[in-house]
Amino acid sequence: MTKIRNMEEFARLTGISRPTVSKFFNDPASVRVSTRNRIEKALEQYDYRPNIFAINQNRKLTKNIGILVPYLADPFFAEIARKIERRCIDAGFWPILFSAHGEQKTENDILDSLRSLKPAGALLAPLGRRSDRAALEQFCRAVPTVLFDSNIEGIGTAFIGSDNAHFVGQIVEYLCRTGEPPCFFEMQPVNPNANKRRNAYIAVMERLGHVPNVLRVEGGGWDFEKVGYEGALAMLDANRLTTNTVLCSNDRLAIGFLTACYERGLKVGYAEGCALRVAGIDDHPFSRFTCPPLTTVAQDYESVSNRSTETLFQLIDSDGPPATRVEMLFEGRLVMRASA
Amino acid sequence: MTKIRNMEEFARLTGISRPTVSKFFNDPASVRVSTRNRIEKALEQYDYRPNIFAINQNRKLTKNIGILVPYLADPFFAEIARKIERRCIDAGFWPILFSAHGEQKTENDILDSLRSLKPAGALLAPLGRRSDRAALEQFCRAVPTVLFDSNIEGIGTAFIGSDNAHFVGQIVEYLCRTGEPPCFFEMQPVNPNANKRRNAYIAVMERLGHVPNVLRVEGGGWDFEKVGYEGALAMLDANRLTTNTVLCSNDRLAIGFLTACYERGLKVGYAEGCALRVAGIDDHPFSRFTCPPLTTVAQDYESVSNRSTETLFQLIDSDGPPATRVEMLFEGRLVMRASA
DNA sequence: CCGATAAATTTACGCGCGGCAAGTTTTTAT
DNA sequence: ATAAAAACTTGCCGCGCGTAAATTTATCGG
Repeated sequence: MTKIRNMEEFARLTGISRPTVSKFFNDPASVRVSTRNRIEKALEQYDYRPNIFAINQNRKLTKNIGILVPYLADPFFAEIARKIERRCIDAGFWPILFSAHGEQKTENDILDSLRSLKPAGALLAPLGRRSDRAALEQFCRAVPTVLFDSNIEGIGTAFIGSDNAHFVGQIVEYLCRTGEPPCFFEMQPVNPNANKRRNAYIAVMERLGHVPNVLRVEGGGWDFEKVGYEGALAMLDANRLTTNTVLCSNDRLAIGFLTACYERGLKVGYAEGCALRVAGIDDHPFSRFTCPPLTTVAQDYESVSNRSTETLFQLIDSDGPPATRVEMLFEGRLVMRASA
Repeated sequence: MTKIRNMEEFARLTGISRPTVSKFFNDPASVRVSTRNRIEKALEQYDYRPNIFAINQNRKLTKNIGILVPYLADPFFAEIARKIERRCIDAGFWPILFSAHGEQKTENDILDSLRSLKPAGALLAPLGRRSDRAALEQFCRAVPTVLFDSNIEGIGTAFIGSDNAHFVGQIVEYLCRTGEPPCFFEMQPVNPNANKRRNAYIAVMERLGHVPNVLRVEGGGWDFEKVGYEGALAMLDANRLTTNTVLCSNDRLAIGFLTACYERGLKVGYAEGCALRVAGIDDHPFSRFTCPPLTTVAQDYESVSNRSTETLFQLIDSDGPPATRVEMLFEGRLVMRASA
C-alpha cells in the first residue's frame, strides 16, 4: 500500500484518466457505472483523498457554507447550528461554524474570514441591534446569504424565522384564559425579535381588552439569565408587579426570573399556594428542567433549519438572486408545564 | 480603486517583488522597515488579501488548528471552545471548531475532515468511552495533538484536564463537615472523568471513615439532565436514598436531580426545613441559576484552555514530540451556593 | 572609500487540481 | 447494422501562491 501523492498517481493506479477521476470526485453519478466501480474499488484499497485546498483554489465556487450564530454558548443556537450543519453535510457541502460571541467586532471579523473562504453560500443569524449593517450588506453582495432567527430588513436574499406575533398570541391568550393577564418582562432588546414580541404583546392585550404592562429591566449583553435574575430581584423587592402573571420576553430571562422567585421564597406555578405564574418564549433546551418546569412557546427548530438550508441550496443552484426578498415565518407550539 | 486579482498585481502596485510581499504576509517583521511601510500603505489603499487556499496548498504546514469537542450543545464545551478559539486567533492561527455531537461516527468523520485540512495541530476533547481509539491513534500520528478535558491514556502528546480527585475531595469533605456524608449519584460513565470521580468519592469517604454509597442510574447518551431527572424520580419513589445528601457526578445530572426533587415537593438546601442537600461538580454556566443555586466545584476553564493552547503551540514550534507524554491537572474551586 | 558578510530581494520552478478542446472509444437508439 | 450520442482520453493551460537558489543591496570594520 504505497502513499499516493496526487490525483495523477491515483488515476494511473485505476487505469483511468485523471480528468475522468476528477469528474468522479465532483459527482460520482457523472461517470459510467463500470468506471465508478473501478474507482471506488481502488479507493478502498489506496485511501486517497483529493487535496481540498487545490480543489477550492481552482473551482470557481467552493462547496463551503458559512454558518454564523450570535452566541454559541446559548444552547438554542448550538442546537440549531447542529441541525443546519447536518443538513449541509448531507447535501454535500462543507459547513463551517462561527460564533460572534455577542460582539460586533467579532461578527465583522468573521464576515471577513468567511469571504476569503469563497463560500457557495452563508447562513447568518446576525447579532441584531449590534450588527454592523454596512458590513452585512457588503458581505451579502458577495455571497448568497440567507438570514435566520434574527431579521434585518433588506439584508440577505431571504429570512427564515419565527412568527413572533403568533408565539406571543398563543401564550398571552393561554395566560389570560387561565388566570390574570400577564405583564411583559423584558430587557433592552438585542435583536428585532425582542421588539416584535413586545409589540405583539401590547397588541394582543389590547385586542383582549386588557391593559398592557411592559416592565423593562436594566442590563444588556448576552448574559440573559443574569439580567433576568437581577432585574426580577429588583422588581420583586420594589413591589412593581401589579399582576401575578409574568410573561418573559424569552426563556433565558425567565430562567433568571425563576431563580429570583426561588430566592425570595415565592412559589411559582398555577397550583394552589403559588404566588406567581411565569412563562417564557422559545422552549429553550433547559426549560423543561427549571423549577418549576417552564411553560413556554416552542420554536420550530426543525422547520427553521430545514427551510433555511433548502432556501440557500435553491439560491445557490439558481444563479442570481430572486426578484423579491422572501420572508418565511414559522408558528410556535404552546408547551404547557408547571410554571404557568 | 481597481480590483486586485492576486499577489502579483498587488506587488506590482507597490513596486516590490511578489516573493518579498509574500514574505511580508507570512511575517511582517521579516522585511525591511521601509519595505514594510510601503506594503502597509498600499494595503490600506487597495484592500488586497492573499488567497487562503493557495496559501494552504503550498505551505508544508497550514496555520489551521482543529478543535473538537464531544458535544457543543453543552454550554460547558461551548464556553471552553470559545476561550480556545480566542487564544488561537491571538496567536495567529486559524481555529476550526467541530462537535462530535456525542457520536462516534461523527467524531471519526471529523478526524478525517480535519486531517485533510493539514492542520498545524489539534486540540481534542474526545468523546471518551465511545471514542474509536484506533482512529484517534492514527490521527495523532499525523497531527500534533493535545487532549483536553477527557483523557485517553497514551493518545496525544499531552493531556490538560481537571484533577478529579481534588475536585471530589473538596466537595466531599465540605459535605461531611457540614452534614451527613453524601451518596454518589452517577450514570453510566461516558468518559474517564466520571470513573475517576466515582473512585475518588469512594477513596475520600473511606479515608474519612464513612461507608461509600454509589447510586448508578439507568440511561446513557449526552442528555444528562434527562437521565438525572428520570433517575432521581425512580430513586426517590423507590426510597433508595439512605442519606439526605447527594453528590452528583456532574452538574448537569444535578440539574435533573433538582427538577425531580421539585416535582416531588422535596425542598433542597442546607437551611431549616430542607429535605435534601444536592451538590454537583463542574460549575456549569447554568448552575448558579438553578433552584436552589447549585453548590459545586468549579472547573478552572481559564487555566485548562490556556495551558492546552500553549502546550500545543510549543509542540508546533518544536518539531518532534517530546520524550514523555505530559499530563497536567488543574484543581477546582469549591463554590458554595444554597443547594448544599 | 574598499571589501567582506549578512540581509533583503529577485529568479525560476513547483504545488495539485479544474477546465477546455480535439480526438477516440463505447454505448444507445433506430 | 449503422448512425448518433455519450463517455472517455490526451494534452495543455491556468489558478495564486510558497520556496530554494541566485542575485542584489545594505551594513560595518578598517
